Amino acid sequence: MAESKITIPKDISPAVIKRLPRYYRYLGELKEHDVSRISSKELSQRMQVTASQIRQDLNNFGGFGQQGYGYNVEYLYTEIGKILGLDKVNNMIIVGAGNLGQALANYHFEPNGFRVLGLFDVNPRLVGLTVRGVEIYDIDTLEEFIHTHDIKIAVLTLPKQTASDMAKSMVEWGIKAFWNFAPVDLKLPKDIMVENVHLAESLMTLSYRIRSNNE
Amino acid sequence: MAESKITIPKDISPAVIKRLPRYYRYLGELKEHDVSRISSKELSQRMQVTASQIRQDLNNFGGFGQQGYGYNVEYLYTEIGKILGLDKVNNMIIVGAGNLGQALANYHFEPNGFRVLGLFDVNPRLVGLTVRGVEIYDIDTLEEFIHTHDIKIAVLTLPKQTASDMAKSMVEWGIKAFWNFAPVDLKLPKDIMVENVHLAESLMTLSYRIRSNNE
DNA sequence: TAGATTGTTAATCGATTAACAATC
DNA sequence: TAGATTGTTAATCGATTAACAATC
Repeated sequence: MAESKITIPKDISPAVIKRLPRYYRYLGELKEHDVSRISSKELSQRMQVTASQIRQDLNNFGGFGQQGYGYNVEYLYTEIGKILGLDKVNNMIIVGAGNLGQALANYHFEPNGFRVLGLFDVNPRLVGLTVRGVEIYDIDTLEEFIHTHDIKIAVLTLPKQTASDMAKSMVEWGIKAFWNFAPVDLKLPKDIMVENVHLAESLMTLSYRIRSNNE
Repeated sequence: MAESKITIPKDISPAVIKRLPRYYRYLGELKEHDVSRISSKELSQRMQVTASQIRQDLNNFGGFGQQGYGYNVEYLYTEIGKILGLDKVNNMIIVGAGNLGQALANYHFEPNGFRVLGLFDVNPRLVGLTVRGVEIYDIDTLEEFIHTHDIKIAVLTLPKQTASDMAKSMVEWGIKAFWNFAPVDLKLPKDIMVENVHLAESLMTLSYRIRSNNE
């Protein structure tokens, strides 16, 4: 069984990265059901992917398995957690305290390695309220908050009209990564990371499939 | 310029389908800025994709352009809207009226061809409340509601413990498509459509990139 | 007509799957 | 040791990009 120090290779394909959280989820479930070992073949059947793909994916990061045995569930779960960076806590803020921003504030993100330190909004009626113990602040205090708390990650739940400009400012104030829910493609320096959640587009692909199924 | 009757080919790759809503969004913005024509080359620069990909993608559905001219923005926008099925309104329900369910009920989905007819929850404190004019009903009335309103599409915003079983029942009651926000892979008959929005997994891929960037 | 740009075929690239030697 | 299953190389498949003849 390999050493537990993780070094993340620089050239992993996006397709592989997107699959890691799903492996992590299945391994977590196996762990909860007290399954201690699993072969790529059995996992492949549960996850409806090929065993080959599982082995290829995991071997991007190291040999976590053992010939003739398979994978130790607990160990593999922990290692993938490290690869995903879930072992360290990242502080983040939510910018835009509308329905979606508040719903996200209610999410339980600590197991994913994230902690929400504050919500921000322009609406004076929202300022001062508390969501799951997290306060909603005036957006005018955002720059200072980012500096004093050294925030690097922001959830962007602003309307599309304001999202782009605010994101640009936030980059100047030190934000390095956005979880973006606004239906725009943020144009930011290449070293800034953006993960988009475009809900309307997701729903449209469902619409497409419903439509094409009924032809 | 081709006929406006759309027939949707059966074998479009998922990669193409996922890009269609983004084309639709960009064309909508061009339309708002009163741009009446655009070439694949100029659109490719705005969208940061290759012109070749745009032409390949669109030609899966028909020849929407004109040599030497490019594409008519208004026309292409309308046609992609039809391909995506946005020209017809689909009734849907939201099952699970927690924070996320309510946030989604507040969304303005009509332009995407969807109308929310009701929310459903087990929590008696929520039942009877109204979100954006849509009532929250007791989940015990779900089966009858699906039948009387002939609902085919459901947004699933239940906790992961109850989501799978409820989805199975809903299929028996006539639901054909799920927009699933629960962190589970629904195991349903192959003719049932599922579009997953796995928020935690999305955030984990951002975490991965933050982590691997700081090595 | 000449210039521009599509639609489409061919070439390349990347990702998935199959196969099997290595090894626990 | 024999059996099982990994790690990894090779083969296949699919998706993207390039190129260009067709044509508005």
